[in-house]
Amino acid sequence: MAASTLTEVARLAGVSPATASRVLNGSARKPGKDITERVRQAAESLGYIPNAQAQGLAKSSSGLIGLIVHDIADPYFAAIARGVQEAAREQHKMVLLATTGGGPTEEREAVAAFAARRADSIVIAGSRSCRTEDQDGNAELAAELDRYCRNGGQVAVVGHPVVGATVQEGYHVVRVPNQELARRLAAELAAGWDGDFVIVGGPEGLLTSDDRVRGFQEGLERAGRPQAEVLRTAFNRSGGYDAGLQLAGRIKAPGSGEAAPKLCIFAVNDVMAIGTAAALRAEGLRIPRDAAIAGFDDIETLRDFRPALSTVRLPLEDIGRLATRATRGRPDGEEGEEAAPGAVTGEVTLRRSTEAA
Amino acid sequence: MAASTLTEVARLAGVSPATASRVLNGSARKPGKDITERVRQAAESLGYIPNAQAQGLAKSSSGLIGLIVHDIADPYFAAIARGVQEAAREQHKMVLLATTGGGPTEEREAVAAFAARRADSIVIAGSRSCRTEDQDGNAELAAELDRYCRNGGQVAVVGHPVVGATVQEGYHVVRVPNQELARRLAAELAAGWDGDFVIVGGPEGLLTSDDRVRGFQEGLERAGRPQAEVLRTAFNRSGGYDAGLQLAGRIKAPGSGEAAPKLCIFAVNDVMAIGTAAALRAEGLRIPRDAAIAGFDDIETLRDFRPALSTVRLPLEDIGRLATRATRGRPDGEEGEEAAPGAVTGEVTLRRSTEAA
DNA sequence: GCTCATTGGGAAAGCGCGTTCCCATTGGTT
DNA sequence: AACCAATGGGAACGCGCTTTCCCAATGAGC
Repeated sequence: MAASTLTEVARLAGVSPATASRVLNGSARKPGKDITERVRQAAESLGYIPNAQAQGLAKSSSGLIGLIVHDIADPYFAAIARGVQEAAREQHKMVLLATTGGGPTEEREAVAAFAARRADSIVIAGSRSCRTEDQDGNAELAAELDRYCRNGGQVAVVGHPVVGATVQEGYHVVRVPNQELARRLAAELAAGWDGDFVIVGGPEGLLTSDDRVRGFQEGLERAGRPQAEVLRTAFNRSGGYDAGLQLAGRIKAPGSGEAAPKLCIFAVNDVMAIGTAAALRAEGLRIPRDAAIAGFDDIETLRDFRPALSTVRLPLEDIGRLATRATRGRPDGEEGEEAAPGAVTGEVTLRRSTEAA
Repeated sequence: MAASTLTEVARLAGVSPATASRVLNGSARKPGKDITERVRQAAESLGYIPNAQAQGLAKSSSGLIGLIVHDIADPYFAAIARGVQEAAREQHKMVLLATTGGGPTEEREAVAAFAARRADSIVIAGSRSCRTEDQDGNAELAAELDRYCRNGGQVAVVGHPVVGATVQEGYHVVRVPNQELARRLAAELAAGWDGDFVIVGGPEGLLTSDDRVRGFQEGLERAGRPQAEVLRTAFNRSGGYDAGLQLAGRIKAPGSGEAAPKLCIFAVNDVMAIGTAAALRAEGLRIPRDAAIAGFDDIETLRDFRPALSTVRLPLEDIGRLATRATRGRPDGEEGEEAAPGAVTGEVTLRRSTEAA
């Protein structure tokens, strides 16, 4: 990777490197018209491409935004990534991608790697965990982030603050009203469904999942309904599938003497909901005839799924964008107080999958 | 972004920067045991993180892999990205992401940006285009890539070579047998379907789309079937939807005197197929009763779609991995001739959506 | 006991660029 | 005509690190 350098350009144009730099890479001082032209031509003819590493070194700022996701192939993260990417383009920066599988240890490594590259800011998407087994990892992640921020880095986290983080200088959180939205979803579902509710949740300690579970239960309570049973499983399609199999068994072979239960299943995200639905179908059950089902996120690719999935629409792309912008400081020139990052809102979207028979 | 530097660590440990460097960042020379330990401790206590920019500058290699996709939120690209990401991790490199929307101009810019960052290699996913309107853009893209390669960069392209590229030093192509697979798909479909075939293709000139169309026609021909009509539309869901509407009209209101045609629709990718299916359904038609439909790619998220979509399974993640590895030179130690990158193969997968009534 | 290879550490020269400081021209004042 | 401010260009340093080169100290070999 040895391209032509600024010095070479300068020599060819018969000027000093300083002048060439002023011409080619925006500086306060503008050299004379003729010189400018000469340098431009020299650069052109040599195919000069400025070395961003050297530039970064010299002005200590890299033009890089680090993005941390669990899995880029998961449509949830892919959607957020699109938003981040877009915002990055606005800022004339590039996105550095790290996928971690969700473990705080890998996340810590990713943050360190970003810090090493002197990324200007870091966006962390993906549910925080407060499971005890992640405790140490979280602490180290928090420490790493603190250090990064103290060194002037900007961090934005989607959803929840990193457990244990203490710095707030340059530390932003894009809050997602998971709990409230789940509550509203429960309320609307309760209005049109008189059977029981079951929740298919992620592992306990996954904050996003927990919020949605809690909100849903609150919604049921306010609607005067009994609390729903909570099945804990993996936070992905296959987790949903497993839960679906279990539920299908229960629906097809109810306890002796009971009638088949009329179940409305709330899976805490769309991908799990699809998995659950697939399992029910594989067991010969139909939706919503034999069981209703709802998800959360309103993943774009899944909107053509039939029966159309009731869910909560989350503006994932906006979320990515907001998070990225939050790291920018105030929006363009304005000075305002930490420029409220435009609260994220969602929308309960009832569709066919929860229509009463 | 000012963290502690190697010099500071060295001073604290009471050694020279050279020694500190040797200790902390792998070097051929290993300093003595006690010194090593002293430096380690100093680094630890200062929370030293090496400046990758400076390292890159000094050894002119950045540890960066550039990935170019049309749209990271498209599950096709997201799957490839996952593979790239994995392979990057193997190589202890980070992935720099650029989304271009598919235009050669944006792709050229992305390549230039990667070159500026001195990315060690670049992976380009996404269909090449040979439309006349893209001609100039392609030429410039090719020129940019040539330059990048001449400077020692490694490039891997998924699918087709960039139109007009001339260098082959460090220029790799992961070929995808789109044509052959489409041919096989047509053959298998023809065996079980006696109605007409229609192809919903992308804009003419999109190489991937063209290959699949051509292959499918070949397959029909070899099966003794007449060529299929080709509908040109956008290479995404909404393009598929539009085509679906059009076809629905034709199925519901056949020309006077004709019977409703028995159509088998081949959409050149899964996302388009889903769009087409959605349109048919919106028009009150059922699949496969009123029309059969098949796609291409076998996108993971779409596998739970009902009726299950007939398609061609493409190992997208592997493709990303292979492309990334191809840029690495020979696999680990081995010297072999350009180490054949393990040909990509796919698999025709017939499912419910094309079952004869 | 002396020489010679070897080891282990430091000094210094870059890597490519931005930027500060300094110097040589100008053009305009009184 | 002499002087000063303004303008435009260059020399040189620093960003943080790697790496070559050099030197001192050690051990082996005769």
